[in-house]
Amino acid sequence: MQEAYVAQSLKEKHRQEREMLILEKAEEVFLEKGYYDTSMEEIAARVGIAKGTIYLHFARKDDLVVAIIQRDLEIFLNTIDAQIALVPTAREKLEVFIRAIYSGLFSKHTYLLSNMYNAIDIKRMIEEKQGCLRGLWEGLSSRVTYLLDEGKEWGEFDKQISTITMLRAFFALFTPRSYIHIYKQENPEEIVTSLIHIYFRGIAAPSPC
Amino acid sequence: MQEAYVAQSLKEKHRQEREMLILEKAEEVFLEKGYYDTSMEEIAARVGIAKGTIYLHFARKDDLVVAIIQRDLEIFLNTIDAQIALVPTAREKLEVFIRAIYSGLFSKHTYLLSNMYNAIDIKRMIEEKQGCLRGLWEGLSSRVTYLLDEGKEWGEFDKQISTITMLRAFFALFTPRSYIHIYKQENPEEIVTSLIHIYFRGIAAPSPC
Amino acid sequence: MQEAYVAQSLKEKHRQEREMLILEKAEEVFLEKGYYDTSMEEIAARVGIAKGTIYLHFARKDDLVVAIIQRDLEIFLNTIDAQIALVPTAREKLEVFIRAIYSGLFSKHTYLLSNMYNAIDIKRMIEEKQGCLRGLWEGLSSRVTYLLDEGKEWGEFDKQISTITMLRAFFALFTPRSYIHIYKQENPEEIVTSLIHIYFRGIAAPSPC
Amino acid sequence: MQEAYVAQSLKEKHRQEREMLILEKAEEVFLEKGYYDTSMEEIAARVGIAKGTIYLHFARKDDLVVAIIQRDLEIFLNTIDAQIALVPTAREKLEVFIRAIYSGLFSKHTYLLSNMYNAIDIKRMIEEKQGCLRGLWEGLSSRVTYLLDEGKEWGEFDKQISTITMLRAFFALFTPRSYIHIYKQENPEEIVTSLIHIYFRGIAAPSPC
DNA sequence: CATGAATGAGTTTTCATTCAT
DNA sequence: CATGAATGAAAACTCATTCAT
Repeated sequence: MQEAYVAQSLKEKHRQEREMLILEKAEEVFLEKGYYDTSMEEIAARVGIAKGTIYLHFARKDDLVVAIIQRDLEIFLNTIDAQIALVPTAREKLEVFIRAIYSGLFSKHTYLLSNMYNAIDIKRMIEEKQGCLRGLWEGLSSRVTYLLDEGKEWGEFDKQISTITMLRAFFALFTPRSYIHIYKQENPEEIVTSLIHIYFRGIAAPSPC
Repeated sequence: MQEAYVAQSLKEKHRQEREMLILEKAEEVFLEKGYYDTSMEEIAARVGIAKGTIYLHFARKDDLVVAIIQRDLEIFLNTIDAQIALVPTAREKLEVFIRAIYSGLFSKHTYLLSNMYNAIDIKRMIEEKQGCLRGLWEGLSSRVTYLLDEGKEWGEFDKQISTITMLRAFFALFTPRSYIHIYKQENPEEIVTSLIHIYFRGIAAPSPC
Repeated sequence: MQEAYVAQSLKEKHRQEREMLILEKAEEVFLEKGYYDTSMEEIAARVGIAKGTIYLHFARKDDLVVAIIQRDLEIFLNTIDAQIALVPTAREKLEVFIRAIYSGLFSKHTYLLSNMYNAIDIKRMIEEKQGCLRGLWEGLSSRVTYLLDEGKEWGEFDKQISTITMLRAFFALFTPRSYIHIYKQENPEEIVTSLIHIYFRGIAAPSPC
Repeated sequence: MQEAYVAQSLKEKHRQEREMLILEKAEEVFLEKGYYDTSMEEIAARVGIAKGTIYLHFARKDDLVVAIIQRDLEIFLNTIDAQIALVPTAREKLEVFIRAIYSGLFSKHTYLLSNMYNAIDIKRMIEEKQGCLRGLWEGLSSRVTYLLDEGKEWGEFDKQISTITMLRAFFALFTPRSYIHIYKQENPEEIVTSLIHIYFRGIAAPSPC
């Protein structure tokens, strides 16, 4: 029994590892070539498995995309929460948030995320399957919304500006998009800092004078 | 001879009209269905010509996209210049600029523009052919850059923030993207006004006090 | 105008010829290999055209089958009517009918017809599309029904046996099926004659004595 | 040793039971979905075993079909012999035979049998493997042949008609086929009776007058 | 010039069969 | 023995592009 249980667990672990590997490589190719120019064949080749094997994990090509986005969002949310806890003010928390979007591991993930989500073709596709993603998207915006409200409360942000507008400006400014390639040529750190600066000035509470 | 010239000219005119019609309809379908789900067949059908005829004007499907973007940018630039001339300050000019992006005839064009340009698949495609677009893009950003610099000069904008950063924030905030669908459900006018508000506060020159 | 009309007509004629050729060859391959083991590729190869060209005429593989059956039935019905007109009695007419099923051109067609119609897989497929075939099937059975009734009237067939039963026995006996391969090894003519003999004795009006 | 033998025997028994179960379920699915639309996966699922296990019993998918037909024929022959023994005349025996084909347990089996055997795709498959079936088919026809000859001897059937012809008519009339669905809507019993009536009149010895 | 029939490479997806565990 | 993950061949179908008419 114990043995069987372990075996099961091992198999399941192997299965999940493989699944992650597929997502990993699929994301890679999607990033390089885009959704339509990526063939299941190529993904399989990159993973080093047969085409059919992918279908054991993901029934359709679009399921792959959804799964990738889902995973990226989950990873992002999990990490961001830990990081946010380490700084005190709403403003600082949002700053951490923004830098997380751009930096480290996430720049790749968020890049795909937003690029694919922005692609009109993909968008339609995702909208159909959005059931499973909606929750995660909301997890994202609710966090930002909460922080913006908190900032207002504490007098950091302007109460005159509606939170929803701030939220929109937030995502508009801090979703890496097509212009990202410009970034690569310069110091991204610096650029992000500048954008953060502008954003917080834009929503700052009016100075007392 | 003269006659022949006129005939030639007429033909040429007809040719250009048809070309415009193709672009018109192609843009329409691309907007509705996305690049990959749009077939040359359907474009031809909407124009009311044969598939092959499109190829007399545009050698490949992607050339169509490039031509559309090119045309949209040209139209946009021409119109924007006229509109900008009507208001005095840099800030007002930029505001006109921004509203032009979102409103009226252009909302459709810029929507396509940015959506397609954001689509990772399309982006690669365009990058290859960007030669012909680079000029127009620069026309766009040079205008904004100029206005930003002018605003700095006149003490409207903060000289501490580099113009390039302001430019980036400008395009980040004012490129309609996937979240546009949210817009449709509310008052877009209002949203744009809010974003403008935030932006100009973000880059405003520090108050004297 | 006249010219254009002729051109149109020529093209249409060419189109129909090609369509017939496809049906011809498709039927051939279906007969040889069966529905599932026949690839569009092979049909195309036999016709000497590209795979895609078939799809210009028939949107799906099953449409091909339906079209074949349709054509075969039409040809059969047209020919049978002419032949039936030449003999006087109901019994003779039915005999002509039966021989037509087995002989000459039709043996091939009816063979496919019944074989495919009998195949459980194909049957399901056809049932879905049967709209277009039902009329033809009824054309077939109504003719036989009519002749059987006429034969009863004239005292050739037994009025005690319901026409529907006679009809059923008719199609049971005279639909070439799997055992046809036995036929090939002997004299089919003779066998058909024997079956006809049995059938008509089976449904004959009781002798007066 | 003895023990080992018993164990072996038990295992063997278990093995055979499982084999029968596979055949049972496979027949079920084949009947429902047809050969090509039935996957090994589904058969396995219905049996409650793994896909691979089927292959321990049957090397290929088509072997399954052959085995099913084989089993059905064997069952049929065994049962029919017992039933035939209970009635005296050749005609009555044949009638029992015919009703057995249509009724009770066998309707299902013979339905599959004939449907699959009629399916042109399947036919080819079976022809290749017919070695193992030929014997059983002959068991079937030899019984009918024997009864037909006996009937002739006893003056029940017409000696003018060759036995082989009678045999053919027999199988033609009494093999349930595609039109079986008509049967379901009416009283099958009655229809069979009518067909039997026609058949025996068709091959009856001429009345003395 | 305009047409649209023809092409055929390329894609997703399925599933019988194998074989390491 | 039993399993079921992995394989990869095969097939239907699409559509940008070409080119004879």
